[in-house]
Amino acid sequence: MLLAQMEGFLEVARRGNVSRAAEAMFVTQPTLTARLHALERELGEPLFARTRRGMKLTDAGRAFLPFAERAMRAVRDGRQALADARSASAGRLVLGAAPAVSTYVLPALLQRFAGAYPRVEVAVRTGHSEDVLQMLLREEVQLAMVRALRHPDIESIPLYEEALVLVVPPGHAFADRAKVGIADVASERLIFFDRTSSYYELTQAFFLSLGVTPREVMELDNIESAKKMVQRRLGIALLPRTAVAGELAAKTLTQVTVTDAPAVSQKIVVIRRRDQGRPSGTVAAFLNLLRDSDPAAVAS
Amino acid sequence: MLLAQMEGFLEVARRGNVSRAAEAMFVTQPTLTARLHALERELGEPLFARTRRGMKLTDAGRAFLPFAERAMRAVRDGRQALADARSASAGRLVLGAAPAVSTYVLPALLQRFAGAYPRVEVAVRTGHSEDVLQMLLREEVQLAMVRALRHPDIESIPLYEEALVLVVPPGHAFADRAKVGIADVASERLIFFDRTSSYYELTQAFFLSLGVTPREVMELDNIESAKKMVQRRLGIALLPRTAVAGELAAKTLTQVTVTDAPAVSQKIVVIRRRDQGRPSGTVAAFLNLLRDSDPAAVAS
DNA sequence: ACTCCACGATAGAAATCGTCTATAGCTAAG
DNA sequence: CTTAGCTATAGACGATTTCTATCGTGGAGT
Repeated sequence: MLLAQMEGFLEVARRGNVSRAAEAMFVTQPTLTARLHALERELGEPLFARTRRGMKLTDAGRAFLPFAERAMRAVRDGRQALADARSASAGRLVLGAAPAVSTYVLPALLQRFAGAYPRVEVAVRTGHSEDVLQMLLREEVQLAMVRALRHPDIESIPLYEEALVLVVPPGHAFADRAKVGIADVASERLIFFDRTSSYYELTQAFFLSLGVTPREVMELDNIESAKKMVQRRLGIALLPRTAVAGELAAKTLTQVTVTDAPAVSQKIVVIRRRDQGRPSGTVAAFLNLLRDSDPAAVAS
Repeated sequence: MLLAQMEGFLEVARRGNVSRAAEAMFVTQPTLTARLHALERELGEPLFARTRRGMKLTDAGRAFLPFAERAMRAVRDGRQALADARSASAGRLVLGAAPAVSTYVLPALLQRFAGAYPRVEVAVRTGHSEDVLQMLLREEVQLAMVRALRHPDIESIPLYEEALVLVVPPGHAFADRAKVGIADVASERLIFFDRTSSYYELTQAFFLSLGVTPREVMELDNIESAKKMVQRRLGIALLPRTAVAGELAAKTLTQVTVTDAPAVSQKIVVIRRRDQGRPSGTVAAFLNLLRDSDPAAVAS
């Protein structure tokens, strides 16, 4: 059964005239007549009574009419939904993000995204990178922004490199020193955040690789608390640059460069299931926005 | 766009596997693949991501899915509605009827009809034959049972001949007489009903044709009242046989035959618009019921 | 009463489209 | 390194659709 048959049925029902309806549908009258006949044959029931002055619905036709209308409307709405999805002018976007991304990078990105695509619903699920990966594999999220990791079923697009920077409170002895060595750092009290996070291991590994054992350690489970601790002069910390951008600008924290240690950083990527085909709709829109932005720069 | 394409889309979406879906739909796999491609081309968007282990919906496919389902459901329901209409197992039937038919003949018919087609809604609109004809022409009713009349746009099927019979109260002088002549009748007080009805003119014409002027006349606007009047011995009346069948059987009224006057009767027909095609569904069902019944006999 | 007009139905030819069988191409698993 | 399981593709055949041209039929207008 062709949709064109239903469309013809509706058009003829509306106008009560095959020739006129055919013209409106840009086909010839015999074509439309054939469509109606085919539809009637398939349904096994005359839909129209042929009169001298045109076509009148039979009872059967009247009974069928609302369903034909509903079907056509469904198809039309479906096309519209696809068009909306294509232009990302509507739809839904479910993102996963690692905590630091979720807190310090996503807000600005989402603000821009929401401005560009106001009718898209956005949901964010935050978790450690590995957990977010699992969400992605279970298709609970469509896209995720996490630290670089590999898995056969996902593909990654590099987003930015997130440096871990050493921050001290303003007025701290390090703040004025031209050079701070790793040995100096080791004598300070260090504040870490989130033992379960990859940041923790990364940071520990950094010190161990330099043969340094952090003197005294305080652990928090989130970055915000860690920043507060530093500001209250309870220690110094190695924190993601995006997480302290605001404080550095406001000079409520001061960045110190360690001269005799390599820079520590982590690659942040956006990941996606490999089996989803080319990105489309809201996903494509968000990826475009990422491509056009410098995510590290938008952190606030 | 073919409905088969939508159906294929849904089936493949459900099973995630073209070959399996094709088998379930009794077509070959390349056929189904072609349908999907055609649908995707028409919608301008891939609906599926092709993976090693089958087909997975893309976001676009997911967006389109509910609409495809809705469309298919509409078509399926439409077919069902037609099947119901064909078997008259559901639907609506709007009848017009002249008052005497509506009151004395229809109830028994509708009882039988409702028994046979319990899911059909029935509506009756009562009026004088001419008014009911207008309703039919305006398509406010699908079928009407009225006295025979002609109009170019309608066709009639004879139903029964309704005799007007002379009724007197039990114990009336006429009741025992073997022969009652028209002259005897003229000396009685006569009761008529409904001056605006055709019965009235018919009855008047009957007497006038015999050169008799009814002696004294009482007019009611409905048959029930006229019967009551006769029973209260206020006069005698010429009433439709179907309207007095019950009273005659219960012997609360007595029929008298006038020997020297022709029988007066009216043809009752069922009428239908000529431009509605062959009767179908509930209309056909009711016509069949009429054909299989003797409407005059069912009057109670 | 006659013609003309407007309507849907039909015929036949040409093109398009859908379906089939057979096979290719690819990946994952054994 | 083969095999199994998946979808995509090729090519042929046949059904279906569409077109142009024409018919048949009632109703409206003269």
